[in-house]
Amino acid sequence: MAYSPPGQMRERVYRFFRERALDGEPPTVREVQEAFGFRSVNAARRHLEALVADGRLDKRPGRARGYRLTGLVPPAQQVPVLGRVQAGALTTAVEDLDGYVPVEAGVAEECFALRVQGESMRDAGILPGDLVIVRRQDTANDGDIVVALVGDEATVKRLRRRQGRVELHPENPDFEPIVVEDHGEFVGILGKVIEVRRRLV
Amino acid sequence: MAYSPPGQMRERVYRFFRERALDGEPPTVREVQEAFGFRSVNAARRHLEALVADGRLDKRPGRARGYRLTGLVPPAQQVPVLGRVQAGALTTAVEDLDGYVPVEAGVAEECFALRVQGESMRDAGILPGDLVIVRRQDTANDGDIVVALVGDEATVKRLRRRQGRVELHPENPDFEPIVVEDHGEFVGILGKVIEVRRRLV
DNA sequence: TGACAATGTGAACATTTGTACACTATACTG
DNA sequence: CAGTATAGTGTACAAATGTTCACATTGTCA
Repeated sequence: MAYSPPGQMRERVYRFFRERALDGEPPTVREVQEAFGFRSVNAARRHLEALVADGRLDKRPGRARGYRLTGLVPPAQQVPVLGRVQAGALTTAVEDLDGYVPVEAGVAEECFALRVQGESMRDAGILPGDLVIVRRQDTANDGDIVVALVGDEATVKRLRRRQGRVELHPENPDFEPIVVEDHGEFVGILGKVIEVRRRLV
Repeated sequence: MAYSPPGQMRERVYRFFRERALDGEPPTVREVQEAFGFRSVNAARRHLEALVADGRLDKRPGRARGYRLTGLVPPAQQVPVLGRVQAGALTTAVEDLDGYVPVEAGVAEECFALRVQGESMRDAGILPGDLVIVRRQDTANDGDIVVALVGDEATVKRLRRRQGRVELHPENPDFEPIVVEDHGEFVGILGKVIEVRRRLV
């Protein structure tokens, strides 16, 4: 095999190893060898050992498939994406399941995801079509971005507490704040938005 | 070892195996043997083979640590979060790893994540501190949002092709487009932004 | 109770996989 | 341009690990 500039092949080996390890199957020395076409096992092994010495890989000496990624790869959990959210969604069963999205475990407890409709939160960088990850809770602090049920419709707004009143503020001058007292309709907080995601195809 | 009622020990073996596998390290036949105090490797092996026959485990015959969980075709894959991105990031440079984030399986091939700095893409809803998921590729189409290396710095911009020229457009009137010819510096495309994420604590 | 299948023991064997050592080739630096 | 650290080759060995075969033990059920 052609000789590579120092460090360059090491990087490629590391990325190959990481790809495979994140797929759940850390490669063996010989699998690395074959992947890069080394004629000697030792070429692959040298790179792996160097990566261990650099602290970029871990290993259990002697064990088969003993090389590992360093650090913790946080386990992921799936969170349901709800199509529509209707009154009573706090307690009743999931209405309209629209798939799942992965979230880091730990924050996934009591969460659901929701697709954003409308431009009312545009200036907060929340656009139509975005997916918001929501932690279920029925109260929220001033300044939190929440999903609230206004009448029959779930809406994403920033919650403001003003002199004891609760207001739902859009982040777009074209829209008006919703003040709870002004409103005959039921207003309930479904949860707090903890993450915003946008797919760009 | 005491003889167990049929199927009972099998269940315990499965749970043990699953625990270890979810930890990222599926046990070997002998590790199962030791965990349960079998005096023979074969006792452990029988259970594992039976679990495979039941479709509860998978295996690659002959390979070390070849038994795997089935069904758990993980719907999520982990993608590395890179701290700084340097010149040569596509192949040469040593990455500055900053953890992992879960991404829907299927899109995770050849991807990495990057934290956004600066306000230049504000009007596209990409804010400082956001995490962009990037698919590595060295070309992109007109209109794609890309991560490009301008001089020594990685930057997120919208790519425009104008009369054969490549331009990098911000989405914020306070910033100026970068036209490649105007620039003595090296401009290279690292990849295309396929997702934007923002954590709201 | 007796047959039979499932469970467990024991001892090998074959393959996979990590490890070691001696040597050659190339890239980088002063 | 010389020297040295890094990269790669070739070969062999040892430990880890999966596999196989023969036999003993026990639970289950007709």
